[in-house]
Amino acid sequence: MVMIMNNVKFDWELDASTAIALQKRLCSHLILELPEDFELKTIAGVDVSFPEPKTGLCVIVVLSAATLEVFELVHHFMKIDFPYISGLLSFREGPIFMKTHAKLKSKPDLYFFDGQGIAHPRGLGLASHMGLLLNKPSIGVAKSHLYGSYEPPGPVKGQWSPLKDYNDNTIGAVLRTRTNKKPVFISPGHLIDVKHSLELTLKYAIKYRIPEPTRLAHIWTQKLKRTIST
DNA sequence: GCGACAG
DNA sequence: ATCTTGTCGC
Repeated sequence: MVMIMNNVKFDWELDASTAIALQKRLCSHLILELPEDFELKTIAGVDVSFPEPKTGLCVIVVLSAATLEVFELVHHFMKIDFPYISGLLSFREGPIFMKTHAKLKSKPDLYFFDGQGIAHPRGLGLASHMGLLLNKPSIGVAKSHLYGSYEPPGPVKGQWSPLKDYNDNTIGAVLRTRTNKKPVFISPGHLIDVKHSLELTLKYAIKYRIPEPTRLAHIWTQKLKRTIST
């Protein structure tokens, strides 16, 4: 395990086919259930923006799970060469996330990512990949569909329908976080199951479509970006 | 060959 | 993700 983890961290310079091979190997290490000693005290929200085509800006916000008070907020700018390729998002946003994460003093109990978890062509979306590297529970909340079949959920907040792979296995859910608004596609990243991913996403999608942790990270990502360009 | 395709 | 103001609808 440790060997694999280390290799990954120093193997970001990959071409597409090598990256795909890596995803296929890593997905077998995912654990889809909460740790026995899981306690939710703080939650992290992650988001990445691009002030310039090859310059990324990552923000990680840590909130109190009980009060949503912001405990910590860190950001990091970095040159990014890996292009956006559907299915390989973690190779584009993963490096900057890990660099940003190194600036974090606290240790969040759960991470919310902007993208898929296991609802991915090779079962290893951004949330799953990062969860594995951190060895922490993570949830993927994507704004649009990438992989899996589903029926549209009801129009009321809280209604959802299962996201299934081609073998009819449930890999996530399409959840309505706001009545009459487009649903979000959630799936477990690592160290969590579909049911809890669903409950926690709904619990933290207080007033908006996107859950608070990720939403706040996104707001700051846009705000800090202006600080530079203007 | 055709359509789909996280951010 | 990003380029971009006002505007129609819940």
